[in-house]
Amino acid sequence: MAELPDKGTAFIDWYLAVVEAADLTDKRYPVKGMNVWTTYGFRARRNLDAVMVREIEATGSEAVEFPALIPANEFAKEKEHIKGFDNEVYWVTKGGATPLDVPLVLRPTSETAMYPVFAMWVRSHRDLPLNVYQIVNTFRYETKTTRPFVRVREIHFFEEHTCQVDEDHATERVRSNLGAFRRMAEAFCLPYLTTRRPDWDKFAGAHYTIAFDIPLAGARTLQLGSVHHYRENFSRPYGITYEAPDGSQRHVHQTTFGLSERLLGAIVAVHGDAKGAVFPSAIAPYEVVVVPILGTDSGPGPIQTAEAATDRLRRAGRRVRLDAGDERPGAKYYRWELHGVPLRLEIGRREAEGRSVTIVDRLGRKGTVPLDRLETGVAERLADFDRALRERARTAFAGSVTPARVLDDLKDSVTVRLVGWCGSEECGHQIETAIDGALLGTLEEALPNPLEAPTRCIACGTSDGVRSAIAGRPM
RNA sequence: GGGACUGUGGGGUAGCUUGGUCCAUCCUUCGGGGUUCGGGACUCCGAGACGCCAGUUCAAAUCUGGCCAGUCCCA
Repeated sequence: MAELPDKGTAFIDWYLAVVEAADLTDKRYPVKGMNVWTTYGFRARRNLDAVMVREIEATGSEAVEFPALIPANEFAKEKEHIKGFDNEVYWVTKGGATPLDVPLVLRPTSETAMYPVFAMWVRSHRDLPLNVYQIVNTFRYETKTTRPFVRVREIHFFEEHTCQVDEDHATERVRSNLGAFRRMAEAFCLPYLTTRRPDWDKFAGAHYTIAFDIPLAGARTLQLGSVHHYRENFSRPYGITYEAPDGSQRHVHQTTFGLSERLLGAIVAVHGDAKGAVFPSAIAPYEVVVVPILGTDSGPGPIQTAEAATDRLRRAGRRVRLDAGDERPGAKYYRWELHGVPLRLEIGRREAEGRSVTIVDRLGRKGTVPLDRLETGVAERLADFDRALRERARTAFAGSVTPARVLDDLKDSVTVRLVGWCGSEECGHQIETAIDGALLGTLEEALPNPLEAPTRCIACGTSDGVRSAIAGRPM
């Protein structure tokens, strides 16, 4: 089997090799930016969705699903929004051979599909808050190079849309979303940055945008998702109003929360190593792979013990794969490491006779669990694996964000930088020019590894109103 | 949006400059047999490709044009 490219020096090549060799996607589908979800990749995606659903529903959101096609006139109602997406939407202009009177947009996101309907759903303050989400595919005509999971044209998209009685309640919803994402990221074992985007980089139509990013090697950053506060920017053009207790008609304040399969790309990018993918247990297509070690003289013990162990773990709700194929154990070890399975159970004659299994995690830590407490032993090992993975990611994160004091410092950044910023657009652009990237925004939540807060703007030197900001080079 | 380059079995490749020696090379993969099996086994047999459509030519993987797909650079 071929060696993987080096993650440190050829990151993109490494990433592409891993997602392909680990059978997460088939990118041979002949349309740019549209890849096939393989059985293994689909398992990971389903687990990812399950975490998102669990956490968002815990905050009082309910699932809905809106159609994929949006009439052009509805799409065009909010001026900034249409401007932001005009160049990257797919149009449906014919039904069969008949040109459509009103062309249809294939949703790039669903504000303009949902909000005309929200206007009908929301009548009274008693209908609020309206918190709904959907997980659907959206389409954006990306012109840049597409990459599996990270930049695609057909996006597996999670989007929550809410209507609140006023600005403060919408702000609260934004906070709630930040909390939900924090709990999701805990399951993904991913440390991340939370920043408020500069005005020139906020979502099309938003009052403000808070985004989650992860730092990668070479000052690169990858956006994982975002939360937007829309104020009344959409409720006015779409006429989403309610009758308040005092009898007045008011516009709702809206928020959205968006995530995508890019999270899967981030998980591969952050946790993966020289041996391939590494999945946190919540996402892993299989949490455990059982490898019986068979020999001519081993008798039926190993295979029977392995089958029994697999069966017991399944009954305990674990995702388990028994690999009883006719290969040498070493070949199986390499394959399942490449596929990122957290735990491997080895069961040979020694284990079958000793009533215990050898258990090795994806970080290479080896141990033994007695068969009579297999279920709890595996559960403990998985929790311990997640802890270690989280710790490893946090250490890498700490080395990927460093402070910079002067503009010149930014030029040859090999990490994402923490800088002081006075908030002016002019200084912001100077920072972006200096790092040859972007000012992601001001820190909205503390870094996982707190750094000393800057006291002066890195561009103009003022100490008035200086905030901690993050600069990097978005992928 | 502008420019450059690339396309050969499932994956990676040789061949293309100078058309013929190519019913296309090698590695890997896949199917079957046998010996194996505690970190990528060996062996035997078999399967599988010139992106698509035109054109030039006695002859096209090789030259020309269009299309499709991909990569990179610049805005």
